[in-house]
Amino acid sequence: MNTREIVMLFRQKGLKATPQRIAVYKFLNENRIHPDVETVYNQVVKDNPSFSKTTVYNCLKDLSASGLLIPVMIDNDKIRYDADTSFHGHFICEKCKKIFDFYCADYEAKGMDGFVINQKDVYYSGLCDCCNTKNN
Amino acid sequence: MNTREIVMLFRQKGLKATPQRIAVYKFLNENRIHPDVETVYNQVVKDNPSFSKTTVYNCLKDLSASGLLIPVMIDNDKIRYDADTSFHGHFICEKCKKIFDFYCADYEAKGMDGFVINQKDVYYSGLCDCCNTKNN
DNA sequence: TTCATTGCAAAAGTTTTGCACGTGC
DNA sequence: GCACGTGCAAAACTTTTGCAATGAA
Repeated sequence: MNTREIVMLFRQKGLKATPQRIAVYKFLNENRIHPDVETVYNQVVKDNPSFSKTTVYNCLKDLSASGLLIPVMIDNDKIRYDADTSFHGHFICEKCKKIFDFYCADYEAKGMDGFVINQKDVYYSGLCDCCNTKNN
Repeated sequence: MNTREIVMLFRQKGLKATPQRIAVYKFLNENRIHPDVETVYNQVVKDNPSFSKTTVYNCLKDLSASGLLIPVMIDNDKIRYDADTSFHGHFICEKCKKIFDFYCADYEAKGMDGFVINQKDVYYSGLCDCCNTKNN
């Protein structure tokens, strides 16, 4: 997705297309690594030394509020973000802390009559195949 | 569950039965409100003024590590705890922040060969029936 | 007695806030 | 031009840590 397409996407969502937001979204969209704020900041600041961490926080929050990013709160100590907004599960390895996407069928929750469900998060945790094989 | 039963349960898990742990577990077991640390502390300290918040943190962590409690990390800004350790989903209302249990079939994860899954959390969010009806 | 647990204070870490300045549209 | 977004510093918050004192087994 190039810059022009991102600008148009932002406009559709009523978001002003600032260089900060574009850089943050582009990084998330091209790097499906579920980065935390620190990681996003460290990456975008390389090419844009004037960017501040507060703004990265703001961008991530605004893009999430507009449905362009999903906050992944699988690891309690920090928020991660995902540009893949389709329904899928997240697995976190307790040892290496890496996050893996997995696919699972969606279905209806029971006993939720009258409830409005805006977001469904499926979080699994354990050991990834790599850490499990090393078994240490 | 009375105190004697809780003491036996702790012994089975290899946990020393301190008054602090007993009070914390009893509160969680009798009040299925998914309380955060602050709420647990405020309650148990009423009957035990000497209890400290650090110890409540320790107790909740130890009881979780032993499988007696499930940490519910649906709201990113604080950890909640649940004494119902059977598989079920959690719904948080974005408006009133209340948490509701719901029952759902297990999500079958695809492409997880070689992974060890220790914990499965299903978190939904939106508006509860009460807040939705008021629609304000 | 012994070693895990407790409690206090201080530290660590992420996220939020206030406000002047800058900028997209 | 105007409203919104940015950036800096400081504040707010939850959670963790270090360590001496206490207490369960």
